[in-house]
Amino acid sequence: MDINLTQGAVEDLVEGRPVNDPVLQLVDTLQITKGSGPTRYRVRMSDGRHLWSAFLLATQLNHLSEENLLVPHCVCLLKKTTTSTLSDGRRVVIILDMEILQSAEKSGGLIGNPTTYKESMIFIIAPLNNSESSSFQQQSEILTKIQGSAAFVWFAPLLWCKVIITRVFSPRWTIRARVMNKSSIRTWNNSRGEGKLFSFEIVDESGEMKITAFNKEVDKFFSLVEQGKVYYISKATLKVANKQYNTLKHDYEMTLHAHSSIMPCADGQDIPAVQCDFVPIAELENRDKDAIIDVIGVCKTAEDVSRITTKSSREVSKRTLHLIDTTGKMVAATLWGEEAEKFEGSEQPVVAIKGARLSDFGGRSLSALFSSTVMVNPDIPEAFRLRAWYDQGGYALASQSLSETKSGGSGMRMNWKTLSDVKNENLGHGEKADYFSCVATLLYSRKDTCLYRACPSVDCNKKVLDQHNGWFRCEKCNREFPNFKYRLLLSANLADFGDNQWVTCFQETAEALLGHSAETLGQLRDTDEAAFDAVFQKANFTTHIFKNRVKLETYNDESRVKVTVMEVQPVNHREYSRMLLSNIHNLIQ
DNA sequence: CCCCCCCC
Repeated sequence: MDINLTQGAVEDLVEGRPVNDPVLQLVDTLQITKGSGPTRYRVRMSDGRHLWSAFLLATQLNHLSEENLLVPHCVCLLKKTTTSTLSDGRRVVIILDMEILQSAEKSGGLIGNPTTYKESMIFIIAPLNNSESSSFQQQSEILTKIQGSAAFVWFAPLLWCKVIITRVFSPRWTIRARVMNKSSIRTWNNSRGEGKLFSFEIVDESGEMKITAFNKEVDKFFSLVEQGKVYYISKATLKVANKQYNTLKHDYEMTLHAHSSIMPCADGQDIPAVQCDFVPIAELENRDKDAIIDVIGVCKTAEDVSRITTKSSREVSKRTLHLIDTTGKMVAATLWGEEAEKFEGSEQPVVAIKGARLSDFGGRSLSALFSSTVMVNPDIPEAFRLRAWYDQGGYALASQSLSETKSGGSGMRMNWKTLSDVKNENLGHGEKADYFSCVATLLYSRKDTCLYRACPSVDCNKKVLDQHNGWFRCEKCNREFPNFKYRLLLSANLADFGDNQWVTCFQETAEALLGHSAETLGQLRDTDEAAFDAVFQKANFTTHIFKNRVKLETYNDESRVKVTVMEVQPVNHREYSRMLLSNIHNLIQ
């Protein structure tokens, strides 16, 4: 008797479609012993076209196997079956009733040339959002065939993953998302062991998520994952995000493992680019310290890259940018490591930083974190608007920085010199003035000539002539005034350990040095000479940081170097150490 | 399984 296998029955059974009395050939049997439960038998069946290994014998049919009736290549009629999905997503066809139609001897070996059936895979392409409200039904209706395979694409929010995994069935979920940023490879070595890792953050239309790869997965995926590109990502392990280290808004994060898959996605144009919520620079003043914010601005200036040593003795490169936006405010933003080294700011690019941390250093400043994304001239409308604003006049704006620029907002850098250096190096003899800083002690200042009567007009400090009739004449304003204001022009002798130098202090620097306003000093001189003297006595032998301008001036055919104090600052440890180091450096050169 | 996010 010739028996025909029911071709196509394997596919129908696996997919759960009804099949009428399918006839299949048994390929082999496997006994599954699991725990204390009853013995189960798994059988492989063929319909002549396809093989399928996950047929499970219902326990009431165990006797067939135990009576050695399930001999490979016998032909069976499956009278009753049911298809179910295991918790891990695999399908099994449970045989509830069957009979053997033909013995193995009679069938004469394996019929046909069957291949293993590849079950249709349900991919849940899982958006990252948390909106459980959008209906499961509605989304699952969006079934798209992935090219070439019988796989379905099933869209569902990622948050469902945990629900699906635990309650419904384990989906073969796949995320389609864009890589926002990728860390470099980092190694660790601690009490729990050592290894390497990298992490990256992905975004889709619904949200963001962090993914970490360790060791072998680093080797496997590091070069594949590129910032800005879109990938299908599946079979990663979901775990609750550690909010302490994960600044993304998602409650979960993922870890890649041996079976995880990352496939580039060619048509990811619909996946949004990195989502940013830019905070205007002026608005940073009102934000809390340590806030994680997105910022965009024109990089008006970029400091040079420098190397610093952290508290934990690691060396790292840093570079501070000064970003300005249409609010007219500027903020310092520091980049680290490779990002700092590679940054090119000479063309004043638009720089966007996603996920920078706001610090209160120097007022307000920003620092890029490992998790920050720094984008130079990003292809986004905000960047084009800023570019246009800056090029059409923004560049000329006298911007006000939220960040104190300690070493030279006015272009004054700490150029440490000793007073003898100033002379030996002929500072100020060039075409342009030189600037230097020194730590020096005030030895003496000329109190008798330090005050003068100046024109009371707001922006005129010209010395007035006493008309001796109660009026004072300003030649510059060509006017007479019934009053005047006191101004300071103090000649002072500064000394350090090697030399001394006469310098000139105008109004503000003299006030800082003497500790009183010009007005007060004028009143004191006119009313209380002893108190006036005391001010100078008290100022003598005080030590400060002086920032100075030095220039050769010619007066009546006589040239001499004139040193003008631009700024007087209290000595602090840090600056003092720097001065010493700098001077030592100069000495050994 | 990491968990460092820096410096002034």
